Amino acid sequence: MSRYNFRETETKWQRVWRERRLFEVAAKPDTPKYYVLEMFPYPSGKLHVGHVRNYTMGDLVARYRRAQGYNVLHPMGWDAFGLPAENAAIAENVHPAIWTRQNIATMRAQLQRMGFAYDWSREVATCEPEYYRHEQKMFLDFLAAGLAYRKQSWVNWDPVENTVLANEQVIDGRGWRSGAVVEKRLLSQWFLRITAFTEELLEAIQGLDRWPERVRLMQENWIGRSDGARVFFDIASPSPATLADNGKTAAIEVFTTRPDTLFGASFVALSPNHPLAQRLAGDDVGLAGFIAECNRMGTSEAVIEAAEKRGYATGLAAVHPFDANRRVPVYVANFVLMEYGTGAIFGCPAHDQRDLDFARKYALPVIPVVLPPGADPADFRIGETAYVEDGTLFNSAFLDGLAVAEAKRVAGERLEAAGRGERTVAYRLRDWGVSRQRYWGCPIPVIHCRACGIVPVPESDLPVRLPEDVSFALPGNPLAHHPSWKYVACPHCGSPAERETDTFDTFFESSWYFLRFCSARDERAFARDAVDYWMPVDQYIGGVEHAVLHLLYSRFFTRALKQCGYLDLDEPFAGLFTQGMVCHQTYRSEDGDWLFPEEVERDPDGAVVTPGGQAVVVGRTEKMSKSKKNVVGLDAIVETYGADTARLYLMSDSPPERDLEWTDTGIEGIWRYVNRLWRMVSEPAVALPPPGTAVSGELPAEIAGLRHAVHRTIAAVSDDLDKFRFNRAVARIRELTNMVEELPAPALAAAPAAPAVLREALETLARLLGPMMPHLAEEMWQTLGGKGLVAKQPWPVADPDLAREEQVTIAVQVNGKLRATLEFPRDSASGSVESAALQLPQVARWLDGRPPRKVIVVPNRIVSIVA
RNA sequence: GCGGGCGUGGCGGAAUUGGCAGACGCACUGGAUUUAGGUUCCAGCGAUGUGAAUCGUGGGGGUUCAAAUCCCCCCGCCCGCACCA
Repeated sequence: MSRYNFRETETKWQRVWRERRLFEVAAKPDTPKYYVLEMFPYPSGKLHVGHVRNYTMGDLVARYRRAQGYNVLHPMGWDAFGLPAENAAIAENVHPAIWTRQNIATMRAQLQRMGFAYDWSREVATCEPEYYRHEQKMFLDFLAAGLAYRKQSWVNWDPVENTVLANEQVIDGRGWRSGAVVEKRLLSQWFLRITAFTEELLEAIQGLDRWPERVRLMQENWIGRSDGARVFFDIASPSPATLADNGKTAAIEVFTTRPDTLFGASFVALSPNHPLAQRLAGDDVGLAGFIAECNRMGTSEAVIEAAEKRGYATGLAAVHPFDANRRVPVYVANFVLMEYGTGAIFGCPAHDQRDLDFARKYALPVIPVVLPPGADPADFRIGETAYVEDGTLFNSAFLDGLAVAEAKRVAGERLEAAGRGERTVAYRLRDWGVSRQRYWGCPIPVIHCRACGIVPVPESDLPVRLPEDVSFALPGNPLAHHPSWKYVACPHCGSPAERETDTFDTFFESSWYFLRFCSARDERAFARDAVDYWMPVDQYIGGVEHAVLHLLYSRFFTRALKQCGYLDLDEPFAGLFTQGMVCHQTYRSEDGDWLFPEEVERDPDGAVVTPGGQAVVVGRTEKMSKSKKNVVGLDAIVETYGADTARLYLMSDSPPERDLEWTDTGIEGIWRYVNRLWRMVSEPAVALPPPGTAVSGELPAEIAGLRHAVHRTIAAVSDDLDKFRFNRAVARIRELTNMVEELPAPALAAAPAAPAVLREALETLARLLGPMMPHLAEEMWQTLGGKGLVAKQPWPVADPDLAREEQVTIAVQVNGKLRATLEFPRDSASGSVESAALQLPQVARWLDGRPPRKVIVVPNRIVSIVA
């Protein structure tokens, strides 16, 4: 019995595809296009099977759409800037560029061994000047358009590493690598004005109907629209410190979503970083100390959770906007964020839990203004819980008797009429800070001149190349102490000046790479006609961890580029699919050290042990990660079972959006299946007629049944692939495989037309398997004597007459319980089905001789009898 | 706290969207082939019951001729956001 030789076969077909440049594509304006893209990888080292699942999905879609006649763009590249390269440089004394390029070479070879249908002529690596030069130009255009700007902002500063940390890199208030307590620092940083598109980005989510609902919600929450009002509180007793820049006494401007509760106001609170608070601190040492303390407080969840609501009474009083005789005290409070709303709030303790806690602590009045339904206004009291539900306004002058929603509207109108405020909208979304004090990133193309200020690098001087002769001996950014690169003449005045040593956030590169792929070798960032033809991406595939940042930045970037005249497109990704992860059992030694799956084995009793016989603690199944060592290397799997077996396994069993557990028995099951398929084709049960032989003449029932099954499978698999139900598609193909195998030899031998049906079934299997196991499919196709490559065959189309089942099984229920089934020709008259059902002995038994009270016949499905 | 998702055999999952629950696969059990292991082949595989049958999709209730699917209440797990005014 022959075994399928995947080693020879897979290299052979990969060579054929490459030599024929099968997957290199060009824009063909008359052919419908389909752009399939998997989120490009960070070249971190070697691929493991977990990485490969989404590339397999993308490849399946690409090959399937190709077979359907689309002109398919399916590119691959490298998101090559980033921190791990610098860490490796420090730890292993390798230059980040060398480390990165070596990893790219390794991973490219691994992808090629998987037989993915990429157009490698379009490969890009974002760390190369040929790529990043274009984003430097984009940045200059954004700057000119006012979409990029510089401002002071508070950052997390690691005093040991001398660098800024992203929020995700701060763990429990400490730097993730150094362990040093993180400080807040005010630094000048570059920002992209994503908030110029806030409402547009929010509204356009409605149109992203081929995105997962979950991701759309996450983006909506991230943008975080709140409808409310701005309200002005005049300062009752102005002092020099309360004068605004224009010399007038400024009102305190607060944002609220509950203007209806204004009559319940008992204090106003400012953020510690509010300009007024800062000015007041100039005359008040106590306040200055309080503010400094607030800024020292960490930003981690745990710290915030535990932090007490604290305030500092400024001594100022604010005038109630609806009642000039009413005054409320002004506090500076540690829980008021400068970044949200106006950096100031009014507190209504009766109807907001946090305000209530604050009021109790500082003995401020609690005035209920919303009465719960059915409550008595005379004795409604607020205890330790604020009342936040709907109700009827009271204690509120002109708002009395109104419901909350109505009162919000009326209060807003009154504020506007009185010039005391206006209805407005606040968003959670903030501008995107893109400066990183890092070496391995794209240099920000500006120069700081003492005389001229910030000077953009002239376009003719682009790219600003990242120098490779740097030293990592000192902490911090090597660019900042590079001897020559940093010092340049000002492009304006020629006097000595310094380059910006910050580099871009690496999300900058991934915000437009999908455009570069459209014309990856163009002198410009991209050719306009190529983008017009290929964009938007029809199917984007990647992890849900990018649901907000990368996907939102890309949506913003596309709009910013449109505003700068680069293209005419709003949404880059028409379809999005977020795949589940590949998980694997974790193992630890008795000492608690993680063990690789290769380091454990099963002893004769089935217990898990090390090769040395020591006991192993079997942990839970978790996402594959290097740190837990529960990774299954791709090379070992491909070496043992071949690329096709790995690919099919990754598509079987679990639905693609859910996590998949990698098991050794699972992959072995697929390997057995691969061999069964190969045997069916290389040693067919009967001699096959030549390709193209028509099926004619009478067929025995089993053979006719197979023929129907072939067409039903084509229809079902096509539908499943359209809907990303890959696990179901695999199950259908395996069902058909089982049918072919179970064909009785006598039936095959009896009918002259039977071998032609068998051929049709085997050819169909090869074609349906093409997108999943492309090498085996080619080998099957060639062995069957098919012409050309299966990768060039059109997708099979089901014959609707043959796909239709001509005989149906109808269930017969009595009082809701299944009692029998009936075989009937499809679409038989309901009357005849009903009478047949009623005559069944299994039915008569339950009727007890009485006529049924009711009979429901659902054509081709069921007869339901009520006794 | 707010928002979302999920819960089906020993396991991964399927169920034409209200119409035969458990497709397909993994594991397991028995048998055949084999010197043996592996492979391959045949049979079995939700629970109780000798059987007829009964029960069964996290738990409880409801709608319906018919519910894994729809409605209400509860339990558990997972994910996102969170001092957001």
